[in-house]
Parts: sequence; C-alpha cells; structure tokens
Amino acid sequence: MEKLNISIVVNPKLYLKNPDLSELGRKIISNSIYLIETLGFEKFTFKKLSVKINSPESSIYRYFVNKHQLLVYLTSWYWNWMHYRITMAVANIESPKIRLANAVRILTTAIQEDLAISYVNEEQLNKIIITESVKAMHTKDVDKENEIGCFEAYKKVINKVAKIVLEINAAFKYPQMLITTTVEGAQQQHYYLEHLPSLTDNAKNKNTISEFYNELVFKMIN
Amino acid sequence: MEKLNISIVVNPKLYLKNPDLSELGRKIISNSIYLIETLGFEKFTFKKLSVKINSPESSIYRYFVNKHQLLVYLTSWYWNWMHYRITMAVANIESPKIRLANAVRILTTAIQEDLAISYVNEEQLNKIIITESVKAMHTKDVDKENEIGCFEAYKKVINKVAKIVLEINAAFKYPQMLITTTVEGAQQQHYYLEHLPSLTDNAKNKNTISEFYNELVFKMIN
DNA sequence: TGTTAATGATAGTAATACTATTATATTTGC
DNA sequence: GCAAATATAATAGTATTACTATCATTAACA
Repeated sequence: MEKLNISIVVNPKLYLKNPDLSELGRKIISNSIYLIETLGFEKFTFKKLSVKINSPESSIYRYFVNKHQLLVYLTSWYWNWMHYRITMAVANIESPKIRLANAVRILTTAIQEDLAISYVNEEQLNKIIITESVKAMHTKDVDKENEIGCFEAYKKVINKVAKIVLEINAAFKYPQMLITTTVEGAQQQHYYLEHLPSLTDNAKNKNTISEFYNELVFKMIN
Repeated sequence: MEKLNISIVVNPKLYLKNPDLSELGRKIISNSIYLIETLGFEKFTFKKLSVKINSPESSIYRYFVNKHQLLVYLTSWYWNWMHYRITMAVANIESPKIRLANAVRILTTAIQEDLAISYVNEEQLNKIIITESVKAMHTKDVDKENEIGCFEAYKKVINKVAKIVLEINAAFKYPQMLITTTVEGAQQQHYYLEHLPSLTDNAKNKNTISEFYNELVFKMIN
C-alpha cells in the first residue's frame, strides 16, 4: 500500500496543542509510539521521551497534560484510522454480509506493516493498542474522560459495524455487544498468542483468530 | 450463602510472606481491596495503605515486593476462588451441557454480595477484577511472571471449562479461545454497563450479559 | 529465660510527575 | 525589514512515589 495523502483528525480536546501540526509534535508522536512499545506504558516517561527527542520535558507538556492523555490520543488516532480503513473496505459493496466480513477481517487481523501515515508506525501502534489500550479506558477518570469525548473514535467504529449487523438481521438484539466482544476478543487472542500460548488453541496460524471471530459473528446473527 | 470454612491457597511465589497467616497480612489484603477499588490502581500506593492500616510501609513490603505483585496476588486469589465455585457448581451433574451452562453463568455474572471468606470482600474484589486485572497481565514482565506461575489460577479455570466444551463437542477446535472470549467479554460488558453504556445494548438488565454469552457459547459449539 | 520471628519507628534515596521562569529562536503581520 | 507574537530551549525546583536500610520493641516458643 502506498503512503496516504491524508491526515487523521483527532478530537482537539485530547491534546493541548495539535502534535500533527509541528515538527516537534510529530517527533513526540513517533518517538512515544516507539518508546511505549519498547518500554511498556508503565516504564515510559516524558523524561525518557525528552532525552530520546533531545528536547526538554517541558516542551512535551505543552502538547499533552500527561502520559495518560498521550495514550488516549494514540488510541483515538488508531480508531479514527481504523474507521477510515473500514470505510474504504466496505465502500461500493452491495452485500451487507460481505461488508460485515470485510469489517470483521480488518478489526481482527493484526497490522503487519507500517502502512499509512509517514510519522506513525502503524504496526508498532497496533501492538500498543493490543497491550496498553485497556489502560486508557480503565481508570477512575473514565466517566469524566468519556464526557469530553475521549472514546468517541472507538464508539464510532463499533457503531458503524453494529449497523451493518442490523442491516443483515434487524431483529438481532445485541449488535454492539457482539462487535465489542469481537474486537476486544481478537486483541486478547493476539496478546495470548505472543505471551500466553497455553491459553490459545492454535499458536501456529494467526489467521485462525480472524476466522474464529468471523464465524462467531455470523453464527450469532443468524 | 454462609461463610466458608476454607481458605483459598495461592501460589507461594506470588508473595514474600503469606498474608493469609497473620493478622497484619489479612489487614493488608482486606484494606488493599478496599483502597484499590476506591482509588483505582494507579492512585493506590503502599504509603496510603500503610496510613489506612496504621502500620509502617516497610511492613507491607515484607509481604509483597510491590503493588503490582499484590494485584497479581489478588487476581490469583480470585481465580482460585472462581475455580472452587465452578467445581461446586458442576459437582454431581451428569449432563455436560448443564455443567457448561452453570460454569458460564458463574463466569459471566457479577458478584453482588460479600460471600465467602471473612476478610475478603468478594464483591469489591470482583470490581477490581473487572477494572484492574488486565493491568496485572499486560506488562513488559508478562513472560517472566508467566514462567513463575502468576497466571496459573486463571489458566486452570479456562482449561477446566474448555474441557467441558470438549465433552460436548470433541471436534470443536477452539475451546480455549471460546472461553477466554466469554470470560473477558463478560467483564468488559459489565464495565461498559457502568461506564460506557452507549457501547452496550441493554443498560437495564444485567442478566442480559450472562444470557448473551451463554447463547454465544452454545451456538459456537453446535 | 534466652532465642527467634514479626512488627514498629524512623530515615534516607533515586526517580517520577509535574510547574515555573527566563532566554533564545522562528514565524508572521504590517 | 522590523516589531510582535509564538514556539522552543535551558534550567531549576517541588511534592510524591517507590522503594531500601537500620535499629528498637514486642510476642511467641522451646
């Protein structure tokens, strides 16, 4: 896939200053993705990031109030990007079943290449989503953060796919439950595949995960 | 349910000193459950716990190397307890389908009472599992911690239920995937119900969650 | 009664998560 | 081309966190 001439628009409430609009901002994003992926979110600090990018810590704080909000930004970026990918993958396709299958494939397959946007390594970001993104949502500030729209991008993706489910079966009662189960289940399985293989049934074939959830989705709605 | 005359045995590698065997140890457990639940894991510190129990911080460090290992201990305790509960719920039942349904019910229903062990508030602990337990597993030390058996209790539960699945359908290829999807999916849904209701389909009825996953399990294995 | 083990009391340290201030570039508007 | 605004750099400082260490006291036990 060629690099895209688009930029992903993230809710302005998720940053103090838009990192997409400056050299330093983009350096903060690309290097934080690298550092969070290699150190893990707990051991990642703005101090370490500042050393990596050769800028003072205080400059980073002008973009994000703290590392938690940076993680929220990254997850939001990711889900906005996924929304775009799903939109592409279902465009011009008549059959809702094929559209759903395409969306599910995108949602359950791990990113294997650095594809789309120059300063974002999507493969690394995907690993962060698998390992760290629950930490963005599971805090005592969820409700407050939810109010200001921190999780809108994720909700938008879920709703988009849930709507396709309803096109296929308007009487199906749990489209959102089904899709969140699928999305987060698949992420779990990718994590287990790498770290707790004894919890998975097929450590050899990554496609198994996507196939399993495809089957799950279609069995449930029929 | 009456209080039980049992104690849950946790892998000794998960603590420096068994908290179940001393007054101070039990105070550490019960108060840490309370504090983690009310403050959230990030804002919970051994300092705050030491103030709460009126003992020096250094005494807590004699039981657990750090707060992360304490969380691992609590999740392990929880899954050992769940294993016990499932064992009771399937005992003396011939039909594997009923056994599976019982296990799934236990795994997908939120704890609503402080039931079993005197110094552990199981309802609070269940909330911690829902909100914080992913953080016990999603760190850069997973592999090391997995080796020393930090997640054995969870695996044991998954395997126990996966085996019932195979009794019903020996040809089913993904019993573990199915059960982990169910267990973690249900936890997610309970979290969404409380904090992100727009991601759920039925905010009114908690039983919906359990029913949904029961349906999911049986549709998949048939 | 002496020994061991558990806890308390107190102190200290490096790192973390910030906030504040001033200086120096760079951009932009007129 | 120059003043004004803006962005970044350089530096300093503070409260809290996450420990580690030491020594005194108490309880348990043999």
